[in-house]
Amino acid sequence: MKVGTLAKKAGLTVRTLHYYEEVGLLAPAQRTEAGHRLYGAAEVARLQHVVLLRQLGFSLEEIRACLDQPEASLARAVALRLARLEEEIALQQQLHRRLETIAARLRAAEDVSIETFIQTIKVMTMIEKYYTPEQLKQLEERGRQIGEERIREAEGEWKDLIAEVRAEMEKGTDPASETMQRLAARWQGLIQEFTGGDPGIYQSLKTMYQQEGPAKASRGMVDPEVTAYMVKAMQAGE
Amino acid sequence: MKVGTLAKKAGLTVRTLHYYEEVGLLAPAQRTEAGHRLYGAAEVARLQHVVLLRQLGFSLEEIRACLDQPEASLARAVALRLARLEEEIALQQQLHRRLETIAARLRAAEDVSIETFIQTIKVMTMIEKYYTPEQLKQLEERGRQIGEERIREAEGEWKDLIAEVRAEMEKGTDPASETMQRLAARWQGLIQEFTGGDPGIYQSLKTMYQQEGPAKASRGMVDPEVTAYMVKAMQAGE
DNA sequence: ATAAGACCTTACGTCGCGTGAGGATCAAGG
DNA sequence: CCTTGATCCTCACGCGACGTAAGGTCTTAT
Repeated sequence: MKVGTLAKKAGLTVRTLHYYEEVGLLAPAQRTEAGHRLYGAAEVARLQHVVLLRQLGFSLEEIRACLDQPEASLARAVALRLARLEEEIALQQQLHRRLETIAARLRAAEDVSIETFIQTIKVMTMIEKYYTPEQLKQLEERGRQIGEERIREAEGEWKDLIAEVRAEMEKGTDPASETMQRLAARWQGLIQEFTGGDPGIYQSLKTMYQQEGPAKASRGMVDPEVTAYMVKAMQAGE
Repeated sequence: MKVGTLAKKAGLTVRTLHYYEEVGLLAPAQRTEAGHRLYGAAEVARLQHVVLLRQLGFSLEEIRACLDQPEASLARAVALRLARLEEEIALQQQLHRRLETIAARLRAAEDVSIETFIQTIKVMTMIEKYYTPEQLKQLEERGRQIGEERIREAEGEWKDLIAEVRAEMEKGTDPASETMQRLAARWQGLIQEFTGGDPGIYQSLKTMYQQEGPAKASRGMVDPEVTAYMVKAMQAGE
């Protein structure tokens, strides 16, 4: 059997068969005097094995090792490949979460310049530093449950709330006053809605605000003064 | 700022920065008379963008296009990347299912030669031809619920059952006889356990047996004669 | 006999750099 | 001022698994 025939049978190209010979994976049984490659039944079988192993994502090198020493632990090779694949999948899924979040934020933002885009990515990497992968999954799940619309609405509520708090702060209102306690309750309600009541997520959120500062952590929505003032109000309420 | 400094700041190597200049992605603002690269604030910013976009899995070419025409639809680029990623993930997960199945079969088989291994893979590709991806997921899920032990047990039951049916066939027992009806009931019970009662899976299974023939479809456990005899018994029972 | 098709070897391109080789330049100490 | 070590430069090959010519030889059908 000549190369072209074998190539068609195996669904490969002639070049591929040439290459397999080049790397010592599959040599023809013999050659004609003109140098044309001739393959026998054994080669057909071996090629079939190669194709199947390739479909499982093994490298040509690994396949060669596998086929050349039949006593080599196939089970080990499969386990190894499986482990590698699982790592890859985990990476891909992390990337998927990032891209989804970014896409959602892009849909939400009115300004889609490169700057906001880059800003979004920076925020995401910051967030990924403070939440564990499981927490991120949970947050994603909660985001879906709540819906994009409610998220936008909540962002509006935050804006209003912060503005009101700042007004009280500038008026010099006592943090322990009833007005401030009502605002503090709304504040904690919004946080509660975000965390879904999960104490771990609440903790991570707090750590992020402490480490990065309120301005960065809130993406510019709130500044240190207002935050400090609100913390006082919440402490007074305890 | 010189290359080494910039490289350290960005967490890249000097070679990478050289390469980025080579492909027209990031050129230094100027050079010293000795030819040393000098980068300014604008280049630092651009490099930051490049790094971030790389983390999202964009190719250098795509990044260049993105950065060189700021009005280019970032949202579209993200959507495109997301779609590509989802395809990749789907492929990886298919591969993952295959490898898991193979690993399980390898654990179950006493003979772990290349031949059984290859045989397993062939069977898997055949199976994937007849079941939809959702059905495969369902089957995987059922396999986990049932447990490997019960699966091995069931395989033993199949062997016994087939032997008994063959014995009756060779004795010339009437397919409509009560003996055969009891065997048919056991037969259908085992199938039922496998399909989990899903009619779609049952249909796919039937199609596979019709198209591939009983010997191939059952991995050599049953032959056409026994199958035909059993079909008669089941028809007689209706 | 001739034309079309199959075959041969050689070799460069892909992508994102890593890893040298061999030499020029720079900053700091003796 | 000279040396030394760090940093810089360009050039170029390497990777993995082939694709894609280019330019020539062989086989097969008419």
